[in-house]
Amino acid sequence: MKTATSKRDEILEVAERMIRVAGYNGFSTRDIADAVGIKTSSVHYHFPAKSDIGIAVTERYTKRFIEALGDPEGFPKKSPKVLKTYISAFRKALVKDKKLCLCVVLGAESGGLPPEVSSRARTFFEKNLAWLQIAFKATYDLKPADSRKRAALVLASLEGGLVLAQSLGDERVFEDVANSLLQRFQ
Amino acid sequence: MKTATSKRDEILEVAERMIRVAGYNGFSTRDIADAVGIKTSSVHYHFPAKSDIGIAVTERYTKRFIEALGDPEGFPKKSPKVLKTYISAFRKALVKDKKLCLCVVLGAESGGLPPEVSSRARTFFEKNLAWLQIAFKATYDLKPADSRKRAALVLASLEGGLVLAQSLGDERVFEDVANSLLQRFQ
DNA sequence: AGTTATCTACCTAACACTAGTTAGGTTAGG
DNA sequence: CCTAACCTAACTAGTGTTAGGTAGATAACT
Repeated sequence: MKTATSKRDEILEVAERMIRVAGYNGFSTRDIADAVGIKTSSVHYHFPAKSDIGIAVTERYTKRFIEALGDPEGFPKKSPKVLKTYISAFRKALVKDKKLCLCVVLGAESGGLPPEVSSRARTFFEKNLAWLQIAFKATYDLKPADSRKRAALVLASLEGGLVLAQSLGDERVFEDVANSLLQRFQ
Repeated sequence: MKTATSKRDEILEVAERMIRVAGYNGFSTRDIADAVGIKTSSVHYHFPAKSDIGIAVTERYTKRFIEALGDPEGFPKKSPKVLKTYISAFRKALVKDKKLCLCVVLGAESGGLPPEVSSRARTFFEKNLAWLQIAFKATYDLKPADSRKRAALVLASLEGGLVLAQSLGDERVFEDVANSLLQRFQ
């Protein structure tokens, strides 16, 4: 299960986990060093500053997330398959990883982040909105303005649904949100 | 505009603002002391520990928020007035305060909070879901399960909408979310 | 081939600074 | 004179970051 590649990758793995649990200001380079089994100075060998870790983690997360979604235009027309696929990506975060989306966490504390990090979180949202917009336009033949609005609702409610479900300690809240979405846009 | 009451209240005011910008781990007692114009030891005179500030801020915020919503059963039947009122409470946070909801911020970093603080954030969500459920049941005559699902979608999407809009630096994203909600549940 | 240099990935040790917190002192108002 | 609300001053434990060192691999030169 644990494919220990390079120490550099381990740092990113551990950092992502920690940010998704406690936020960017909720962990230290010492925490990472301990978890990875090296010294803080070695962490700084791979990443000169803490913000460089934040940048790398967020870019990696975004790339993975978008790639896992696949082609937004490759879904069956007039079918809820798009939405189900997209919802599953968020469900994975909550149910499998037992964590939030990295970028809601960063987005929520964005005023306390190095600008280079908060801008990377913004990019995550931009790319997700773009993906959804294209996907909705392609499978439901919506006007651009409508697919934009629908994209905003879907992304916002899933991100919010994660926070809610995790804070309440009840995954069913997320499923309620997901079902509401599916009911409205079948 | 600035109604300076007690120093204790000023601390809470400033702390709320700071948490809503940078998160609980994004400010220090020193930051608060400087902003209020006293020394850190005086902050600790009013609040023994930082977590006590977090508790007081969250409880105060929750009380204010719920009270401002008013009676969930006092809305005109079959009218979008309930939803509009609820949306406005969140719009105020974003547009007037230029900040997020205190409790999305806390919810997002809940793994990095003192448990006494994260539990208070959870209470905020519980009370909001309860308010919405009662309101929807009363004004739309929904089954309990349906008003529960609708409440989850509304709260989740508005909290998420705030995070999105603020991260993207575009209030229209929030309005897109709000309009999508109003369109679906008129 | 054997020596020498360079590079990688770690280390020890320290830095200056900030964190939250506490003990004990001062001062002003009732 | 008591109490509330502040203060000075300090403490310990962490924060991110840096300088400089070392063992081992790789490459280069003679």
